[in-house]
Amino acid sequence: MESKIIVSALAALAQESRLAVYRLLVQAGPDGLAAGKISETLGIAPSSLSFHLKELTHAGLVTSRNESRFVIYSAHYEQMNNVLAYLTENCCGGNPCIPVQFQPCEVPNK
Amino acid sequence: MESKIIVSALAALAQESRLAVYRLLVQAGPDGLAAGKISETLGIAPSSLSFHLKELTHAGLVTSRNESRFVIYSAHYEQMNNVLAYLTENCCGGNPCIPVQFQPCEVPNK
DNA sequence: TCCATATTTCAATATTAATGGAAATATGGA
DNA sequence: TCCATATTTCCATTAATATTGAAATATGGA
Repeated sequence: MESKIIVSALAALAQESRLAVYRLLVQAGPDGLAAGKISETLGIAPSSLSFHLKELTHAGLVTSRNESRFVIYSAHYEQMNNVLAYLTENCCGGNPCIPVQFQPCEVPNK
Repeated sequence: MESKIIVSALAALAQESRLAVYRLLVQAGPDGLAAGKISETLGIAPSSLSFHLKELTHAGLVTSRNESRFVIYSAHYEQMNNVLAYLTENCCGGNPCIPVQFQPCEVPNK
């Protein structure tokens, strides 16, 4: 059931706080941001943010890495591309006519 | 609050039945499909489908038109483009570097 | 080691959403 | 007009999600 993970990704973004977090991480790029910095920037309580970051992570939209005492979160573009591909799949009877892509600026289209 | 309508669009898609409906309408293209045909194709009870179609309509993702006794639903691509634009906004500090677009095949990129 | 910082987990509450059957509404054909 | 078809509305039940404070866990510096 591929649709399950797609639904979870869409559900993860379908919430004010998480949408703001995701956009912030898209803007931050591959360097990412520490959880505390996100909490501070967006004014979301740490425990609440932790819950939302887990949702985004489980949906595959963000990844995290440990750096000293910090946990750095960053956007995971591949998953967004999976979502877009799923939405456009079989458009016009199977011939994908609209290449929709979502990539970090640091990795321009080749 | 632009985020409100974006969240509602994402929430509309973040549900198995509605995601299936939306994809079916993307595949159907501008001609669209009657509510009954959607119900039959996807095996969703009419009352349930009506509820979901309303959600998709309120989110701006689909539109409907009356044709005789039928109500024909079709995907409204502009709203999907709004969602994609919102997600990529300010990526890399304000310079949109990734033109992401979602269009019906009948209206190719010019 | 001990403490401050960073983040997550837990628990309780409140809100919102999904479902299908029955009834209501609307349209077109006999 | 009357009936069959097409869709929506209403209702009741069931389930899932968001929130915050307090406690737990983990890491690094003094």
